[in-house]
Amino acid sequence: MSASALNPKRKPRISASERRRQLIEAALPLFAQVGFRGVTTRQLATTAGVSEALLYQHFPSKEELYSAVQDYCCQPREELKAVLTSLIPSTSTLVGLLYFQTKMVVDKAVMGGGGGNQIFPRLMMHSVLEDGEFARLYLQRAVSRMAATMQRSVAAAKKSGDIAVDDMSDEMRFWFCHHLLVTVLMYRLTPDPVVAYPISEDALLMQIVVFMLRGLGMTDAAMAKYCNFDALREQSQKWLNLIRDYPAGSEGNVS
Amino acid sequence: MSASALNPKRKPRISASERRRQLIEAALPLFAQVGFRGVTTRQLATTAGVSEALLYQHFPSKEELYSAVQDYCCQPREELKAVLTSLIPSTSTLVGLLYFQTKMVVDKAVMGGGGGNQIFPRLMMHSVLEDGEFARLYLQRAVSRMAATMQRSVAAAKKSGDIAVDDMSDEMRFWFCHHLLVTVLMYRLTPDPVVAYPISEDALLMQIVVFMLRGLGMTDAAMAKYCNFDALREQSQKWLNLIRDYPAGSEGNVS
DNA sequence: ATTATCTATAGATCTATAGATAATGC
DNA sequence: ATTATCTATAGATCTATAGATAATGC
Repeated sequence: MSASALNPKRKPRISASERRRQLIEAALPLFAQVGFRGVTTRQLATTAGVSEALLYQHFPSKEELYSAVQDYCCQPREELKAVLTSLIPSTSTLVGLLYFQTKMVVDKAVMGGGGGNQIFPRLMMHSVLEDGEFARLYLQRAVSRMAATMQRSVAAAKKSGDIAVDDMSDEMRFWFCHHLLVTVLMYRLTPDPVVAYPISEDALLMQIVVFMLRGLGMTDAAMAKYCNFDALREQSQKWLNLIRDYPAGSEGNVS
Repeated sequence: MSASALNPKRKPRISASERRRQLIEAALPLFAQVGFRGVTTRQLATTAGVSEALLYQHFPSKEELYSAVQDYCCQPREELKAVLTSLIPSTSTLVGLLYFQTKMVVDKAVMGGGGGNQIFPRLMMHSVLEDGEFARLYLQRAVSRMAATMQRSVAAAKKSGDIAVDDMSDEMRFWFCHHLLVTVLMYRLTPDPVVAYPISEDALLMQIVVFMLRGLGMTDAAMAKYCNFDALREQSQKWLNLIRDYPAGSEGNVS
């Protein structure tokens, strides 16, 4: 047993930067759940296991803590980069990426949130209802690399004739797919989903992918060739493992 | 000059039901803007031009007022029904409806909000961040008729061969189009848009429609035939006028 | 000596109510 | 006589700080 367990008055004393990070990580799910105004400084302190006074030692105000939390969430995710840069732009990659993203959404496993509690999308929505500052920054930091990778694959698919139409920029194509997924995610954020789809989650996943590929202008022939959902599921799982096993390197840069 | 203008202490006295409606309508934009916790009862009272005490005469608590506001927003809109029921299911109607909805979104003129302040989508988002109760109800009441009409037109388009694929229910097709539009709307709710699209609003409108039609499985031939954007713009404006000129009949049923 | 932490509390709101007053309708 | 409305305020939070105390590192 540790000293603090024997003497309940003895509180763990840690360095300022470590405590700061701890406060941010404790605050993150609270702000995500109920927004800035929904949490009290008391709750923030209690959840972090410290006094309110200590909170104000590290952040001059509740708003500053909120900003710090948002900042913290905008750190680019290296593990995703590792997977994304290893991909060769192609029709197959395009289908794989869309499947992967859709699966993450349907499984409510959007990365970085810390396990199914949907922290990132919730923070995004709160931001959109405020000034959108965080939403813009987050899309730039966390989504832009995914966007670039997908756009390269769309270009490759066009070159190989798998996408036959060319009346839309690759960037817009990415956004339309992204937008569709955002609402699917959003509508499933509540205890009861906002929309009760008349199909299974598996069918939902597949139909979203089909709809997106058609929207992108993929030919029927290419879809028949690349929409092998068994293979897609397998590859998707492989990527997930790669991301999960990524060496959890430099995670200490809380500014 | 009225008596109340001469004597500033003399307040206008109106019937309970009228006052109740007035309080709800005053509260609506406030709750939409900053959510339940973002408004104080003082603000609610001041905005409505009454004392806080009077507020509590009509609603036992702030939460009850919030619920009443949400209820009020769920009244089905008769003027939309009038237009929708007059439409004959067809490929042309399908394209027209999608164009119309997309135009409303791009123009930030989503109906029922009272002029560009985006009240409904904001209430929806707040609800999704809470329990989603209102979001579900609103979709049922306000969107389901649009959904049904669109689904009938999708069925007609399939019958006439303009939509060649049949691997997706008409309901899911509607939802995917809807979802895409929801995010476009959401990302443009902030003072600065969340995503800065690299194209004009007009091009955005057209490309969204094209993406949705392709996603639905519309043939290239049908798209060439029905995607006449000049004609679509004109028809869309005609519908808008119909809705605007709809006799503002029974608008008194605040429960 | 310095740094991390706490207890206690000030001061500002915020929700909700008690009790008084003025207008309306019969 | 009834109904609509207000002023004033209680009681509960909520943010933030002052000032004290205990642990750490030199």
